[in-house]
Amino acid sequence: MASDTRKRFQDDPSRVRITDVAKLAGCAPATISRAINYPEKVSPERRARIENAMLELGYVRNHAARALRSQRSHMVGVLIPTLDYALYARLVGAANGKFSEAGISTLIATFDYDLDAELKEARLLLERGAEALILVGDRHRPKLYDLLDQYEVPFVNTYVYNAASAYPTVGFDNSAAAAKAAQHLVHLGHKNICVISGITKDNDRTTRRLEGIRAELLRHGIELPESMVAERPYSISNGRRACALLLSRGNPRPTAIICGNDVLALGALIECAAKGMEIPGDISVVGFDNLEYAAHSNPPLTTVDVPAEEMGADAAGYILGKLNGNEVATHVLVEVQLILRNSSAPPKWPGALADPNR
Amino acid sequence: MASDTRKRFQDDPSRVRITDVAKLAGCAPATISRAINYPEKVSPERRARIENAMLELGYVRNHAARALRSQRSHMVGVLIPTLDYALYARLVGAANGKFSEAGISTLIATFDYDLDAELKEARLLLERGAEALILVGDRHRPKLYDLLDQYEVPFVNTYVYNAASAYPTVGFDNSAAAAKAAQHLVHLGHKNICVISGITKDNDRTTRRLEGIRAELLRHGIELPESMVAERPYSISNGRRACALLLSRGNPRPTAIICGNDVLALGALIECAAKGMEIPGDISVVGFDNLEYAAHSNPPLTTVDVPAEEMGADAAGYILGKLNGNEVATHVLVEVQLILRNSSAPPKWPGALADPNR
DNA sequence: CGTCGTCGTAAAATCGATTTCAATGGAAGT
DNA sequence: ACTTCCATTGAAATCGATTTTACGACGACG
Repeated sequence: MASDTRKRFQDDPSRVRITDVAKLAGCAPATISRAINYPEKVSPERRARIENAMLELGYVRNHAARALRSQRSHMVGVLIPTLDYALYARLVGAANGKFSEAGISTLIATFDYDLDAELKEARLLLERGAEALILVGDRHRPKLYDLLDQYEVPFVNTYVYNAASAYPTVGFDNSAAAAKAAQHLVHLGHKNICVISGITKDNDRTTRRLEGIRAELLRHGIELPESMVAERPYSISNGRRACALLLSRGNPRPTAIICGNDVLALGALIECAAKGMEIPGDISVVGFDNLEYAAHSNPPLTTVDVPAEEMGADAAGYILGKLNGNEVATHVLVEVQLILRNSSAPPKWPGALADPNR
Repeated sequence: MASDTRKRFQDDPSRVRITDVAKLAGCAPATISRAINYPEKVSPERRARIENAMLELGYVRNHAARALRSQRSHMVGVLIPTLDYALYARLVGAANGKFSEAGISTLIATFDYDLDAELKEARLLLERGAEALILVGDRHRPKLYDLLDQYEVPFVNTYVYNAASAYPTVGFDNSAAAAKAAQHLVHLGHKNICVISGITKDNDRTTRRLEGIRAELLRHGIELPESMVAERPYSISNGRRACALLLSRGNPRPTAIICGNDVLALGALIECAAKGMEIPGDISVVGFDNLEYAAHSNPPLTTVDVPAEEMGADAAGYILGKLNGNEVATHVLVEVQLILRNSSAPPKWPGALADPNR
């Protein structure tokens, strides 16, 4: 029943240990360790000899032993909904870049927008030795917060900014950002507005954006009925279908669509064009995220720019600061900007403003 | 000079160790370990007691200790050029998904298309305890191969398929795939074809694709001059600019453009449209990768579908097999498909076929 | 000239879970 | 009734680098 006959990295008899290096360099293991970790504490000649020995043997430190003894894993965990969405991937990329510079490796985990899965993955990450965690959003299972508190693991919620929160945040005010988009349309004169939102279940970002839109419209005396909101997973096709649905539902037909992100917005753009509608003449469309192609769509998309890299880098900066025991700001605000392009304009028929009785 | 006063995860006096659980459950640490790792070897009643104790104390295993003693880190490294490109991100996502199911965590590292950086990151990954590596492409520094050989670390090159290679591959034949696109255009009647390629330096995939195109054209008696090839980093703007350049350079003007990927192709599409050219009437454009928006561009883009998730999952499958000591196929071929859409058609003026003398 | 401090190094303790080995008790078989 | 075997558990050894403690040599200073 030969099962695991393969030689493993560490099983390998040729695996070089610190004692082997010590023997070759003619000194004690402790000295090797010092030479690596505190080079200035070892005399230059000896250091040179040690370096040669390490090179010659191809020594690779055993991380497990190091982590066990020093109680530092030099790894942090990044826990995101999915890697399939460009902004999350870029956030991870940026954070990883900063960590890498600091000699820290990135453990990644995804939970596909399922908060229970998030909790499980977080536990695993911690077990694996993650010294800190980067999370997305601020809605997590209470048990996750408990766990983090219990072990005093530094962590930061990204994609949100909430100075009032007891937990650190790096991001922006989703409600206000979405409100900005809504306000833009209202200022242009739109009254009949519909929304294609991302799925709001278990997702504080989409939830707040929708709330922000609703509140802003209400502030201008416009009510957003449930029937004028469609929640869809992010995809161009979903954007198209939702757009078609909302257009058919609206009476009179909406003059503007606010989309939860650019993917949905692109779908809406395509659907409207396919229906022979003019954008922005017949209908205005605004997106969210400012993905690369938003600038190149037809027409170019008015959208809210979300600096994902900046959030990733700032989040990493926060974590690094915490790990080094530095004072760091608990809440970091990144700037989101409404990018005005040609997919939004005043409604062509102001007559549409006066909606009958409904 | 208070420097590092913060309590760390493991420093925490409240940190629960296996002995604490053992005490509470009234048994030896060894039994706890068994209850976790070989539940069937512990009597049900005791197991229940132990589980309660663990829950009550909030026990989290110390991975470093476990890894040190068992010589298994339960982590694998994924080393990709960048997370900014959707296909790589999706590949990682898919691989991570499979690993996660198998109780394995994913360490991620990027090298931004710099092979020296790749070597360094690989070393780091190994040092951190990665039991195996997923790589992209088969062009790596010889030292990287040496390292992998020396320690017999399982690894797999993705995005390439080469049954003749001594090293495992999961992917497809880049040369043949790109040739397919070229052939498609030739069959449509195009003779005057130009190429917007990704950067080929240090990149076997782009290099082979370009070679494949060149060879295929030559096979049909068409030579591809250097001046009709532009190498650019992937971005829509670069696609636009390169397209403008090649169009101005070609004499007569090219009737088709092959792009290294869909991002460049989208740029080309936009540039051509901006110039008032009809697609595919005046010019055909084909892309590579089949990103989501390729199906929704105007016109929809003819492109080569690359199943990134499948490669990620297959690569993970290979690694898992290796780690478990199973027999696994050394080379896995994934299917790439030329997706015919509306950005390619026969050239409008067959007259353009006969090119003067040049 | 002796003592103290410093520097560089070595020896040994340590981190915490796993694994090996041994011991116990009870069931099954002779 | 006695041996054998199996299942369950505990005690102790172990993984390999880091960290603590100790020590010898050397220079400075009183």
